[in-house]
Amino acid sequence: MATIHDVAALAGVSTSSVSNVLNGRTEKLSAETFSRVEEAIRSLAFRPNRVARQLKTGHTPILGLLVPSTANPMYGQLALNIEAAAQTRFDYRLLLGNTHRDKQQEARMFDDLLSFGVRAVIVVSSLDDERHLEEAVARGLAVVSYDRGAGSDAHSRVDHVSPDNYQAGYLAADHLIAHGHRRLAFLVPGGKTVSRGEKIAGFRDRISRDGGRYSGHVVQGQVSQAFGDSELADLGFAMASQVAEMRPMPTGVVTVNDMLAIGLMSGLNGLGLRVPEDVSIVGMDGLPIAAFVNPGLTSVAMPLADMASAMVERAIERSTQPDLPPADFLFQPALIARQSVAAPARAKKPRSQRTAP
Amino acid sequence: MATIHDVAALAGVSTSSVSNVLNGRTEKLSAETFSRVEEAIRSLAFRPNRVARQLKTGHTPILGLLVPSTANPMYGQLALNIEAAAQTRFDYRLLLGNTHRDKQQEARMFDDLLSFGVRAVIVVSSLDDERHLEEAVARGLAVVSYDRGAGSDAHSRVDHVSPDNYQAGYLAADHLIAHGHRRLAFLVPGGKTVSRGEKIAGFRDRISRDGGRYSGHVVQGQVSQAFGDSELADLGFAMASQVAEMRPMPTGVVTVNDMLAIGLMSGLNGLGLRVPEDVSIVGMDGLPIAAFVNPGLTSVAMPLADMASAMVERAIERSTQPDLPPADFLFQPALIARQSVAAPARAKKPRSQRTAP
DNA sequence: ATGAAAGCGCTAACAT
DNA sequence: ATGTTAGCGCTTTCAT
Repeated sequence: MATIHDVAALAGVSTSSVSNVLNGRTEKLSAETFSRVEEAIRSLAFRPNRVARQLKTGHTPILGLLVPSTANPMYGQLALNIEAAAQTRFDYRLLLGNTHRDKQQEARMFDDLLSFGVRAVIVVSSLDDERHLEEAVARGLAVVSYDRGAGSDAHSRVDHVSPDNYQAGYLAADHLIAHGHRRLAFLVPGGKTVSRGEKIAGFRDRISRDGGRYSGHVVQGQVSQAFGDSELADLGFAMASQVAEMRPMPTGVVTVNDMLAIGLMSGLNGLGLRVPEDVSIVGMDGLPIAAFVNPGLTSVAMPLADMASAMVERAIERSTQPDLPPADFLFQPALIARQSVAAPARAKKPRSQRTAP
Repeated sequence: MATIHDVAALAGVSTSSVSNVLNGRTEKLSAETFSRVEEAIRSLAFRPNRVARQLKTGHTPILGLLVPSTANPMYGQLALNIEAAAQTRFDYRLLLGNTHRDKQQEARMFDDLLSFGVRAVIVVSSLDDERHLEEAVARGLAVVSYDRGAGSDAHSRVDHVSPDNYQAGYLAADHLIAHGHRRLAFLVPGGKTVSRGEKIAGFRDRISRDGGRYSGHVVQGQVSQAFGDSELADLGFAMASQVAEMRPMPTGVVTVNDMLAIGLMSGLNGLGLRVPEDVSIVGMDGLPIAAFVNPGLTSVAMPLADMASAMVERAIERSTQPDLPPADFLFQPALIARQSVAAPARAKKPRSQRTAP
């Protein structure tokens, strides 16, 4: 590997002139010298060593990304969008970590990022508290947190980019109600995250808007086996029986994300319940694959590309200006109607005919 | 950030002693000094700067990973498995790049990896030739190529880890034939990759084994729109009409991967063709989500975790021993039977009744 | 057993 | 306009 010295020697100049060429400081060199150095660089196929540069400057064009699991297509998609934004807009690369929402893993990753000199990181944390993120900020990381909405801790030094989860919950419930459903349910995995809480709040508010005419229970995954972000469909499948055993059974179910919905649909199917005839389903995420399951899954889509772009921009921006006041960016979701929602069977009959089927 | 000097000063020793402690060279220090240094490290919360270390040693615990697109759950899954293996077995981190199978992008990533001092990379290339990989090797990268099978260039310096794609194609055709299908088809996107070729070869060999009793056409995606690895389901959806228009129409279709199959199933559905009654489908990958589509997708599963482990091990091993003879590792796939395959409708009737429906 | 010192490849004052 | 030089934080001979 050629070094800056080799280039300098070949071009007959000093290393600082080479450095100036590398950094495009045309005003410091005569055009003649500049091009002579360029020529030397080319003929040696010289590529500056970023490690040496970083040791000197303290900067490295690398962005950390922590997601629960890239096996969840939502985060695979997110990683793709973030990488694209980082790469094309800032020439940054991505250091990826799967955390399984585990605080230890997150902390280890922060340690490593810091030791690699990485200064900016995007985190899909969603753990209940963000103290470990604040700690990372204190140690010098620019942290952008995804999917935790606004209104977190008052004096946080973490930036937040999130879909409007409250609105997502609201839209989902509204869509089912508009189709005539009255008994709804909201499905979530066992653990708690901020985004789930907000989705549920939106869901509940829509339910109670019209004077208690609707019901909306929150169903938490209660299965012996532990499911993580990589096995959400399995969890949804297992939770189908929880739904089927509810009395009265809901006719419309909202799930906190699409993979859960896809598993649920499959599980209901296995129990002899048809979607949407017996129960309508609304997922959340807007995964491309939701369009291709059978029936097509209605879903509240989040504007991933925009959010990814915002996160990358903010993370990098803050890493160079640590004193920026922290901000919250909220993005509006949009419901995509497909075939998994229809009017409930019962609604076809006049209300007086409320006899057992 | 504390440096090794701070630690040395606090412990009242030289920086070289601190370095020796950091690297666990117990034999070079008295136990007393050793623990005094440890104490100083702890009280300063000192973390060695890996950049400085790397500049000196030339090594960094980072592994590059190039995949076509993490939006394809297969590669999201692969990334997860690779990251887990790298992290738990070697304490390596992952630098991720999405290449969209674009040579330019791959080349740029190689450049960057090299400039970051990364010495090991796993590539899901599948472009027709591997010259650019050899070039990366020549420049100092340990390259492990995924999904290109054995028997590539004779004197390659790239390691290969791959599922046995020939066997996968064979198994898929065999499964359909065992269910009574005689007119098969194999669906692939437009471009050419090594793995596709091998899958097709296995498929064809099984087709022709019993003396030309079966037919098996290869159907290439021919749609105006360009689809990448992120939109395979869309492509499958669009290709449904290509299948539906074949005369005679195949009763059993194999797709080169699961996402294509999932899109195809949806597209056939939209055309009024039922799976598996009118056409049976076999995918390849063994994605978890294949179990949850409706009907459940029969798929030839690849042993991802094992392959991921092998790739990580080999890449890191070779990065420290560049003179290892290059090797090919082949992993056996296994067919997972689900509901997307059934006997063809026609097989239920005696053969003489071959009238138009 | 411990320390002094050179140097990895680059950048950025500071000189000239 | 160009060159000299002092580090960035660590590892590693080589002395002692």
